[in-house]
Amino acid sequence: MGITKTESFTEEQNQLATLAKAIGHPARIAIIQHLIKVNSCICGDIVNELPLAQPTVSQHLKELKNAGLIKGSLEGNAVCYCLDEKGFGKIKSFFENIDSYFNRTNQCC
Amino acid sequence: MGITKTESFTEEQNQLATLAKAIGHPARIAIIQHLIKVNSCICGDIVNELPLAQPTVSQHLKELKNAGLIKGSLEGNAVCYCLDEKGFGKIKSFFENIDSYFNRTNQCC
DNA sequence: ATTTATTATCGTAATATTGCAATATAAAAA
DNA sequence: TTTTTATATTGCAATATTACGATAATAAAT
Repeated sequence: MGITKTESFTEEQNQLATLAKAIGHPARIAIIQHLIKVNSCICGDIVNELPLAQPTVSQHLKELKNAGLIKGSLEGNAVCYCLDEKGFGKIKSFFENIDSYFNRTNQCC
Repeated sequence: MGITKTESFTEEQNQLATLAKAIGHPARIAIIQHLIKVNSCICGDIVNELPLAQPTVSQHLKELKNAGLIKGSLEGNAVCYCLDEKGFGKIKSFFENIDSYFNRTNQCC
C-alpha cells in the first residue's frame, strides 16, 4: 500500500505525526537551525546555506510552511522566513509529557 | 531521486532528522502515547491497541527501536516494551533551543 | 511431542518522498 | 521595456515507506 491509515488514528496523533515528519529531514533540520542561529527573519539566503538545488530547497520550505513550522512573507521579490511558534507549540507539550514520564518512572527494561 | 543526501549534512542534523522521522507516523505516536499512559513496560498488548495488522505493528516497533526511542526485552515468549530515555534525550535539547529562541525573539513576519 | 501464543521476517503491491532540470512567475533594477 | 534577481511549479526518475498475507521462529502450555 504505502498509504498511512490516517482515518484510523486520532486527529491529535495525525497532527503530531505530521509535525514530526516535517521536522524529520536533515535539510529541514538545517533550515530550522539556521533560522534559530540568525535569530530573526531571514530573506533569501537559505538556498546558499544548503547543499541542495534551489527547487529542492523551495520544496522543503513549502513543507515546513504547510506544517506550520515556518512563516514566509513577501518582501519585495524576496521572501522573508522565520520560525512559526504555532507549529512548534503544538509539538512542545508532547515532549513535555515524555519528559515528565521519565521524571516519574524508572527505566525498567 | 528519492534518496536523502545524508552525506551533505552534519551528523547532528542527520541524527535529529532520524529521530523526528521515527516519531513522524500516527501509529508510532500512538505506540509512544500508550507506553506513556500505562506508565511502565508493557508486554504484548500493543498490537491490540492499534488498528493495524500484527506485521505492520511489529515493523513500527522495530523502527522505534532502531531509532533508540523504545527498548524491548524478551520476557518468555512475549516482548516487554518501554520508552528509551536515550533517544528522547537527544531530541530534547533541540526543542529546548527552539523554546529559548521564542522566549528571546519577537515574531516578526 | 504437539499445540498454542507471541513476535519477527519475507515478499510484494501501492503510494510517498527526494532531488533536480526546465520552466514559469513576479517584482526590482537598469 | 528589457534584464536581472528571487522564488515557485512542473515533470520525472530513483528510492523509501506503508501495509499486510504468508510464513518462520521461539517459547510456553497441554
